[in-house]
Amino acid sequence: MELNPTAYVILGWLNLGPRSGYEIKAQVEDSTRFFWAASYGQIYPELKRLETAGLIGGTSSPQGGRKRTIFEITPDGREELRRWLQAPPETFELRDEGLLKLFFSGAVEPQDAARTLRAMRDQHLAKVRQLRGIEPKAASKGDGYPLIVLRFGVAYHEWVAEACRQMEQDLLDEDRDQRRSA
Amino acid sequence: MELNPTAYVILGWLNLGPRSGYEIKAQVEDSTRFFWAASYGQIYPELKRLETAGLIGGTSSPQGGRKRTIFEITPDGREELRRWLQAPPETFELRDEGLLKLFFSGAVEPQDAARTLRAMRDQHLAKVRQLRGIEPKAASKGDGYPLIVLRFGVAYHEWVAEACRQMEQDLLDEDRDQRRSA
DNA sequence: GCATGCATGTAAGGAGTTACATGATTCA
DNA sequence: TGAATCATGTAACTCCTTACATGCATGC
Repeated sequence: MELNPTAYVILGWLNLGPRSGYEIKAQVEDSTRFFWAASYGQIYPELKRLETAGLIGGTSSPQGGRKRTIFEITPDGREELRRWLQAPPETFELRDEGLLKLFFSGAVEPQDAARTLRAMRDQHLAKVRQLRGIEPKAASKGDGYPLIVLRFGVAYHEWVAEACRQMEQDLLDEDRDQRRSA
Repeated sequence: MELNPTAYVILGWLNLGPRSGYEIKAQVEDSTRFFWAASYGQIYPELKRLETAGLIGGTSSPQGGRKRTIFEITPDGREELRRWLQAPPETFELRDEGLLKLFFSGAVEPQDAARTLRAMRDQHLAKVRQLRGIEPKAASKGDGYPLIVLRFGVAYHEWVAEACRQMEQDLLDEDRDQRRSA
């Protein structure tokens, strides 16, 4: 990665068609954000940098008296995007406070660990519902790669939720057995 | 979270027994790091802050002429750890450059997307091997929660690796069909 | 004698979030 | 008229990584 990561998110979205910064943010929120987030504080400054670098171009197109800038990708930008897409991915980071708590749960009661697992499961099931909610639109558009990734997302969160359920049950079973033998 | 996230990693490890900053880092590297990383740049300053706050205590215990500080958790520290463990987890962040590339792969050839998936799969299988490598030691120690989390880690990366394999195959099958009908 | 590991630390900077400020438009 | 949404932006901050510096100990 030569450009910063947010730059590629922007190039990727603009390659699908011209958009404003606001629209990029909104679309990130209900799609790529489940595996790659981006905030206004990154997007707006990065749009300026990419324009200066000639990888995107902005056109003022106000809606009524409300000013707005629509950006589109340039040939150079498209080339840079393709170059990045063809290089092997590097970053894979997971930051899961629930797993961290579970790891250290020897310091608390089994019921506390079970509650952590239940909360984790609820989070993942909520994600499943959210992703399922946007699937029909993506499917009807025949959305190619975004649809593949979306379906992966659903399966992923379902799998993790089920693993949490299983761990919780094992935990409670074991705890019950230990109480019985005591 | 009132303390910073790294603080809880430190409290958690010290609750398992006294350790130096160096040992904490080493142990994070081959266990919690798969879902929660921590670097020297966070650990050493945080150890000082926690000591000032009275949540841990440091004792100088040089090995030969090599100076070293062993930290242990205090009753206040243990209480803070338990309080945190009993609160529901919040942070769950995934940052997966491979999925990001896959999402935007409409801009490149199917072979490029397949290569991305193969690289992702290789990464996850490497993780499986790494985690499997430390499992025997954890299992023989009867390591409780750390072992549960470790086994989850193995299953998790195996599942993701298999999902990548499946997506790659679907992709190549579809591409072959399209070439045939063209 | 040299590489590796133990051990502690910091400086610089990148990456990212949050909160705020501003102002127009739309719709109930 | 007021809330929600469209739209852009920045300042302050946290979090985290990387790279470097230092120096002792151990084993080849």
